[in-house]
Amino acid sequence: MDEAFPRMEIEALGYNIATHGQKTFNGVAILSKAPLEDVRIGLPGDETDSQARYIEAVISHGAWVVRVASIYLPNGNPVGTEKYPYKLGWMDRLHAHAANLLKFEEPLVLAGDYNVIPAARDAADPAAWTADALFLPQTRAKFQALLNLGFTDALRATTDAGGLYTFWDYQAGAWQRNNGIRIDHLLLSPQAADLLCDVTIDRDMRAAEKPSDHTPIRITLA
DNA sequence: ATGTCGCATTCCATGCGA
Repeated sequence: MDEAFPRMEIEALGYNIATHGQKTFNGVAILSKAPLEDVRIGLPGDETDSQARYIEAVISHGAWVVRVASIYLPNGNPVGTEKYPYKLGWMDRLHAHAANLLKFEEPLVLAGDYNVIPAARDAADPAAWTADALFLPQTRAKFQALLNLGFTDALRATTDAGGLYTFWDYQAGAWQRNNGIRIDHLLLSPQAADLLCDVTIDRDMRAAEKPSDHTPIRITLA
């Protein structure tokens, strides 16, 4: 919840903060050492959607300006319930909003947990995911449609290699077996892609004590 | 082998979402 976010502690480290959280599940935030402007909360396109899954802000640092969105795309499982159409509808809304943001023709990063495995090489065991909401053809098609607007998948701008994952399930020793999937993505507008210097996946954090099941993926723009 | 984890409620046990 926004009220429970450790705002003062993190501000004391020099960050500006924008959060959009809610009780129990869902929540996104942007932390920036440069000032945040034009903070927008919630994904447009459905006034009845109350889930806290989208936040964006403009980050300005001298002559540099980048618009950053933090997304938590719905998981969509189990397929066959209302959860999957909610995911697909959310992806349609993200597509429409992203198309509008591209009109600014400025550096733009759409970052977060997409809950999408883009291709077979992005899973250690793709056969295990064929009927899953993260990998169904319709899911992948909507992710590809987003890219087709003109975005660059930052990691794929730097390598064609498989075996690069950002999530390992807690169950069945997935981490120890390196049974992972790549579902956390940074999508770059053309103006952001032109600034891309480096992409790093922080595997060390998944090996730490009491880790998240996700691990960070980081880009450098300059 | 739905095998783990965090959270909230029905509150020390269970259901849910991931």
